[in-house]
Amino acid sequence: MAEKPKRPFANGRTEAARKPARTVGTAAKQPGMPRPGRVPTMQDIADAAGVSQSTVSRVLTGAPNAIPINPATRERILEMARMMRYRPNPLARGLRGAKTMLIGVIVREITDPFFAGAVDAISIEANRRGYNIILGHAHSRTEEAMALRAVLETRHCDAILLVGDTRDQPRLMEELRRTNFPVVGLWQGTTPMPGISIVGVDNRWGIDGLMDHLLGLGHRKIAFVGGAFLEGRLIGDIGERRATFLDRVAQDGLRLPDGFVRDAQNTLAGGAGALEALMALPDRPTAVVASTDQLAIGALHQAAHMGLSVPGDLSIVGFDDLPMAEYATPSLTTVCMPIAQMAAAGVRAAIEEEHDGEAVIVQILRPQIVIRASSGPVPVAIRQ
Amino acid sequence: MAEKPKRPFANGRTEAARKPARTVGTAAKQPGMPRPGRVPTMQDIADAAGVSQSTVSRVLTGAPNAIPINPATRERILEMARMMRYRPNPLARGLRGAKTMLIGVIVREITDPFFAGAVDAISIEANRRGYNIILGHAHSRTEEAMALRAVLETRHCDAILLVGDTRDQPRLMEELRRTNFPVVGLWQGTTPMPGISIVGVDNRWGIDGLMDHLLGLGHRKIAFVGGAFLEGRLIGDIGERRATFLDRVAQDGLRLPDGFVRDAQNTLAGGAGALEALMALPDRPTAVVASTDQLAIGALHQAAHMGLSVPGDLSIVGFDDLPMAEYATPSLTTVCMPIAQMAAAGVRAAIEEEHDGEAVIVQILRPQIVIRASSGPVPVAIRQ
DNA sequence: TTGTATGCGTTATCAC
DNA sequence: GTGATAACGCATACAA
Repeated sequence: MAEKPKRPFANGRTEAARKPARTVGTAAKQPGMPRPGRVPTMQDIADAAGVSQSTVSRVLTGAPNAIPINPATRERILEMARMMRYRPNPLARGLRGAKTMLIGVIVREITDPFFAGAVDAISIEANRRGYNIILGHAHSRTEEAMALRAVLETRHCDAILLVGDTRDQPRLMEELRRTNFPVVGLWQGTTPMPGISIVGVDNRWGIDGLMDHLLGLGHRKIAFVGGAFLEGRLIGDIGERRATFLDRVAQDGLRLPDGFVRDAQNTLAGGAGALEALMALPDRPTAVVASTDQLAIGALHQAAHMGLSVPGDLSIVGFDDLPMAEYATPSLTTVCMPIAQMAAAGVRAAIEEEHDGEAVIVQILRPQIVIRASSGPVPVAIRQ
Repeated sequence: MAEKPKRPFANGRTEAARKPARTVGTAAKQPGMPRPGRVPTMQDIADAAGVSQSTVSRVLTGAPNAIPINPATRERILEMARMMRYRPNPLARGLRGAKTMLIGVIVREITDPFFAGAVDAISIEANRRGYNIILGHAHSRTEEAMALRAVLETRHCDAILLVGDTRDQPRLMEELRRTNFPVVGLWQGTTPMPGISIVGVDNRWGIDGLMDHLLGLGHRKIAFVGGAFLEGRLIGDIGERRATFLDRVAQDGLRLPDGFVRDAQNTLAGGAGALEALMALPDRPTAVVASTDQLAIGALHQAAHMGLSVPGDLSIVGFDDLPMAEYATPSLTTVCMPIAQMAAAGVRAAIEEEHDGEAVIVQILRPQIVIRASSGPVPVAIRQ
């Protein structure tokens, strides 16, 4: 640990400050040489401006009007701070108990383009409010330990945002619950969890819209793709989408042959594989509802690969409205997620939640159906 | 700021610790009640174990063998720490001058799926080494100020990684240069910058491979898409790809009609627009080299939209090998970026760079051509 | 082998 | 209005 060249002037500085030191004249006004190679501190500014460090603090923290300060000194201090390129040290601030202006974001899978977009939106919103983001990874289950570490080492942030279904990681959730700062879950489904606020999308509404659309086109043989099972239970958004699909099937009296509901990893490959399996069924569906755009686009690719025409032979719809949904071939009918609004709501909840009153908030936002080219009327030949 | 219930026992605790205090007997051994509602500190453990805070520190930091400690006390302390679920406070650690185990990552555009993947890889590698990641945003030029802030408030991290071409943001680069911790640029092109290490991909090699491939298929009318100009200069990876393309055109004596080299925003829409423009040319190209997969996939979509067969009428190739490249229709011939290796190299550079010796490293890694279905022989009808 | 004392950069509470 | 000064949680040089 013999780094950081010992700076024996630390003490010297303090003593110098004690006596009036170099008068506030020329010498002091010359900045440029705070302390060699190190970021300037409030003390440096104080020395340079010929005031005490606490005065500097008051000025720089922009203490809400309550504390009156001589406009002259204030100006001098601000000027010095500017010249010396002073930046507050968030560590010290945090240690002192003040806010860190840091929000921890734990993403389940940032390679999932949807979540990447979500992080982007969150980052924008956080920045807008003067916060920065610290990104933790949940990855797959096996790396749970790492995510955990990320969380804990991250605990010097003002709040935590969970992006995606992280509930399958019990240790993580447990640790999170016992922290005492705000935790907000985004895209975790809409069922409340003890101790954490929720901002979710109305999956039921989205799937209902998709089903209405397909039924309106005459489809009766509709399959569903998607659903990562964890611990034998469906979780989060995808689980809700699947449940809604099943409800509709029952409610509208549709037939649901074996194999019409398929699990799949939420990847392009997962979607492709699922479609292949569906097409191998004796009784093929005429439409496929994929629980995410990734799955839908993978399915689209597989359909092309098998020489199937979409929507001629088969309609495929997704959920999320990724940027690439519009540029798929054919362009994808899907459900547009209100990402920006949800991100904003999440960040707001994280920041504002006083968390003294366990005031957990649950917000459900409505997505919107986007009809494009991948869905069409049921093929006449098949309409039996 | 009337949060954090005043804790008047702060002083009390200190004084209690001064005197031998509660004997190490039963009372002290009973943990569970460190300080109400607050995370336990080393002092708490010290009190509970009946030792001094510094001893606790020595044990818990796992002080490298150099400091011998009574196995009995060590055990007792570890036990206490475990029971009280002690976690070191990274803020205090950082403030003290130790490492933060935080790496700042500044991404130009995290919605760019390539960079999302890059962040993922970086995050994995950093975690593997016990570091966490703090994510800053460069966004577009107009939000430069925010990026700046992110950087500076971020400055309590051990190193900074730049992902993507951020050189068009002069203020950012300027600020970065004057920091005194390691800065490593990833995917910033391969030309060294003063004060920052570089880990880049061999763009020249990639484009050369693509050109060899297309020329081998008989193409002679090849167009190029991509190149965000900044300040009138091409920058970073895309600039290098374009330069290489132009070199090859000259070197191989290809004709390059007006309009064969197109600027485009690096988005799907940009690629689509560029292809549309290319196809409106009197003299159409038979092959298009897109400088990124996003552009290529956008172009693919536009081709389908215009009823063009790929690769029947037109070959399209990209660069990056995004996950979706394989699932495009048709699957995309492209250049596979060694993301994991580059991320690893970047993180390593960031962590290891002692930065005392201005030891700036430049590493260039080789990508690999991946031939898929979007490139084929030049159409006979056109081969004139 | 262990304890004491001190500093890291801020904020907040008192005095003057 | 402004200046001392005490924490915040941890690491470490120096004593004992």
